[in-house]
Amino acid sequence: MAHTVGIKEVARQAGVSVGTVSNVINRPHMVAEETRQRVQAAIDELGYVRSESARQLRAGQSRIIALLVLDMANPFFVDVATGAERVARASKLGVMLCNSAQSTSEEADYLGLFAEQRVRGVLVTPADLSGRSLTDFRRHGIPFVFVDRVLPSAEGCSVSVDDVLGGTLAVRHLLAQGHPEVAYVSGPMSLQQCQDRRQGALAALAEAGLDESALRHVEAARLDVPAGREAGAALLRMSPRPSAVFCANDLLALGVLQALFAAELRVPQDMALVGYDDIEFAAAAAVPLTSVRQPAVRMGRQAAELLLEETGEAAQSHRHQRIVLEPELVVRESTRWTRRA
Amino acid sequence: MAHTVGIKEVARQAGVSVGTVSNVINRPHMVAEETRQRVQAAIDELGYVRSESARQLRAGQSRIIALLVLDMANPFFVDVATGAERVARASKLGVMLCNSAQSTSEEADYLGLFAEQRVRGVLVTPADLSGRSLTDFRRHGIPFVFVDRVLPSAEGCSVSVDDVLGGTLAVRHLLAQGHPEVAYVSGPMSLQQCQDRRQGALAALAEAGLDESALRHVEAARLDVPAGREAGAALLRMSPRPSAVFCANDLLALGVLQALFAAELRVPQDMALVGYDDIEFAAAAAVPLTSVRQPAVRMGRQAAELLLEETGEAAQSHRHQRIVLEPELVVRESTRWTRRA
DNA sequence: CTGAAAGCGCTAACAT
DNA sequence: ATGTTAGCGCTTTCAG
Repeated sequence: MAHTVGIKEVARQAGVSVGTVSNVINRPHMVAEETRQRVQAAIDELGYVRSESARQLRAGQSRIIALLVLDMANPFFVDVATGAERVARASKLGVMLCNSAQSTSEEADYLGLFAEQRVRGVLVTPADLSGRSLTDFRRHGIPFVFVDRVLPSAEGCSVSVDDVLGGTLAVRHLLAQGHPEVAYVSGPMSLQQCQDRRQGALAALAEAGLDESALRHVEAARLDVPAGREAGAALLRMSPRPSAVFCANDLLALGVLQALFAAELRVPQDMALVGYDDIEFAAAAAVPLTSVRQPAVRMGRQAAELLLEETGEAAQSHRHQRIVLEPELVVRESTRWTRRA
Repeated sequence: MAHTVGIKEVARQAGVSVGTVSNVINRPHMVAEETRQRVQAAIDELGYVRSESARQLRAGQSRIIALLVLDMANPFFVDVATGAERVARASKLGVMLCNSAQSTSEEADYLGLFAEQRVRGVLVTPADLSGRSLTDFRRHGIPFVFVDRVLPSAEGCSVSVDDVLGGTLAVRHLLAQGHPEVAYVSGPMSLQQCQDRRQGALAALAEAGLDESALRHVEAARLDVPAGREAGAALLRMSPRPSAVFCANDLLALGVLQALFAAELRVPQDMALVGYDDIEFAAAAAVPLTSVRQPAVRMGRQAAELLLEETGEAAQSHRHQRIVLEPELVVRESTRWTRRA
């Protein structure tokens, strides 16, 4: 690699001082037009690019915000990332997108990396429910916003979706179709949202005068398609076989769908299916999936806005808040069938 | 934010010099055990975290590699990212994942950002075919590897998949099923791979003694599901309606599938469909999709390895290479039907 | 084995 | 309007 050209060389080439070059870059209006042009010419000729690291070192913080998600293979998080990135780039900030893959150690690693980078702030969907890694992280004084999780304490902002409501919408719909009971295919119950969605399901059951025993439970090891296939197999082994299933996310539902197809069962006639997230592929599934839609892009956007507010000029006037958005049920073929009693 | 604790404070607290603290961090073996412990204690107590920016400033380059993809919403690229990330993290490097969204200006912006960050190297699937933004970027002397594209010049490495072969596999299969002609749903023809896949399709036609006129052409504006829906509608307006369709990627195929379903056509009886990429959702589609599988994770891995080789210790022994991987046809329901002449 | 000091490239006072 | 200069926090000679 050729020698890196710095501000100093540009200054010499243009016959000015380094301070002037800096001014041309950061406060162009404060410098005489003629000088500005000369400096700009030198910059172009030498191919000068300012060093972010030097800049950061002086500033004490970087121009990057980090986004740490649970699963990049889940389109839901891609949407969240899209929303966040849009906001960040509008403020000339870069986004470092990372995937903890639901591993607490990966999460801790990344958090450590962010601290070393002195990132401006981090948007995170924590994998570590104990809050251990986050508690450690808080020491560094780097602001963070929880995404898709409610922050338990008052130490920061969070943007989430009402998962209890989502569960209720799903199961209420299923019961309205005439199903006498429902199975819940959960992800790991260590995930708050899996608990909440179950909670919501129970609430819907209660509305219908049913108790907890009307909710069969299958817990998948992960929130992805293969785990869904396994859950589907488990569903098929149940007796009596459930006629309606609510899945903790669409990936799981897609997996269940595959298992049902492999067993030559029809959806929704033999089994009605509701997913969660309403990812793009839900509508493209073997049987278009009824799903609980989450305002993912909006969540990413709001989270980033909250973070910028906390790290920006008006930081002092910032009040931590917990924003809770509402999900919405999107009915499609996978439940469109009225069961006869 | 509390005052940032630096190496200096740690040194004072431990009663040693800054140089010693640095040694404890970077070359622990070179320091007396007793001293090491004392310093470590100070580090823990003060919650010291080393500043990457200061470190980089000295080193002249960062510990981050950038990955710039065309479309984060495409699971194919998520797989590529997974492969690359795995390699990077094994070498204690961070990955900055960015999405050019097929926009040349976004791409140029990101490339500029990478240059400022002095990233260790970049893996890129270029959106700008003219090579303009990359030519500009090359000045900075930052190594890069093309992913899913062949690098035209000998200025760097590339890892790609043989798209011509992929197109041939797809269309050869369709012809073998008895279809007398084939439609090709392309993405933007400005994309090399869309051209190559078409090329491959033509080759398969030629094998069967057919010429270019046997390939109907629909060009979608983007490589995503909505564009596929539009392409599907275009297919339906054709007369005679094609009986076999090869799509430039799975997202497009999924969109076409939706359009066919909306029109109550059956796949493969009324129209056979082949996709490309074999994303996870291809198998979960309304009709499981025959698709050309790309070794995406492997591509990401190899690209990262090439980059590390070029930026690592053995940099001098590095020879630029163009690795071309082979795709593979995965046959599923969407073409599983023998047409009678 | 440990300490002292130079400087990486930049910005922001301050001085002219 | 422009020049000079002091660090930001760290690594790395070079002495001791």
